[in-house]
Amino acid sequence: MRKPEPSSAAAGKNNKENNSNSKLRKGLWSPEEDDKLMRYMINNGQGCWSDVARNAGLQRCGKSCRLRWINYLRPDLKRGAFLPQEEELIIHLHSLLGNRWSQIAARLPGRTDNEIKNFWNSTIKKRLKNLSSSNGSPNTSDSSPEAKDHRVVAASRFIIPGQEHGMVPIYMDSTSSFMQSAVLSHMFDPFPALDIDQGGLTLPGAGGYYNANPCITQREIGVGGGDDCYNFGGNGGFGSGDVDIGVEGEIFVPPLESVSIEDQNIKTETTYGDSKNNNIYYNNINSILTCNKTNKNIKGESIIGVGNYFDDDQEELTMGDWDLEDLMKDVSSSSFPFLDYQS
DNA sequence: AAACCCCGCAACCGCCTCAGC
DNA sequence: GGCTGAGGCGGTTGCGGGGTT
Repeated sequence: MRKPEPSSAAAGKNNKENNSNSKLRKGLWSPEEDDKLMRYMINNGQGCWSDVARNAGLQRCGKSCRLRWINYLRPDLKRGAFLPQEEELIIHLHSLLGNRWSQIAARLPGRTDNEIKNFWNSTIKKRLKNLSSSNGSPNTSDSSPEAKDHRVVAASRFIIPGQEHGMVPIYMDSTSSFMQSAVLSHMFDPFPALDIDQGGLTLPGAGGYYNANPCITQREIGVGGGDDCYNFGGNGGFGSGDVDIGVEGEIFVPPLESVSIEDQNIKTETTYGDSKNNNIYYNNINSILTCNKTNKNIKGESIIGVGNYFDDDQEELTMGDWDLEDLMKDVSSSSFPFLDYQS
């Protein structure tokens, strides 16, 4: 937050818009300004933002008005804390898209890129940082908050092939591939319902129908209507395939590991984990990754964050090579079928 | 109660892209 | 093709409030 500057705001060095008008306000928006902008937008709709600023009687630059509208005043904005399902989706999308906050926000109705970016940089980043610090002790205590989240613990135990005998140092950086690797392991969680501190535990079975969070009771949180549920689609126009996370937090998610390693006929030389369970866990992850590899639409960093090593053709791909639309198409159909990214 | 610390988040900054001229 | 203005985006800043000492 910035201190409001009633007048003669110090314009940014290269901000021509600001330089052109020394009386432009900066800093926090007053309720009166919010009201002016809101009224103008409701009556006139969005046009040229500098015109909006001028015609609404706001001594703000157009960019500032745009930001205020998009991040705060927009009527369809969803306020409040992120739901676990939203968090899952953010992590998933970030693992695919990186710091493309606007792209991520576009797939989370009612959330802004700024909000998601802040959420990532504060909450999720911190969580991953914690897991990295707890990484030093192989026998992670299950009493710690992080340990209660088995997915985080799993990520913290992730072993880089060839370094199976030592823990991997995690350097926290929002753009680091290892962070993405960590969340990838989260995202490909083959046992999504095994949250120890969540009441619900319904293993997905073939359908992947799990009780994610039985505590969701916010009636007012729906985007698309007045249902007693959290509505990702519905009237909100987010997509044709509505997904309702009802009062019992139910969400339909097909199992990611629907294709077996054998089916894919993929050789893996990677050794994951240091226990029987971990081997199962990481083999599942590996199978998912390699399965994705077979779909050429999915091109991404290796889960281990040291490149893209696949046994068949040793392709090395980078984020920039992704065909985003194809990618999201694939994501919507495979991982989150309730999301229609075509819209 | 006061001082200090930490963290969330609103808002700004700087850069990029694109359209119009 | 170059210039300019507007919109959009990701990164960064720093205020304010809550928690801790």
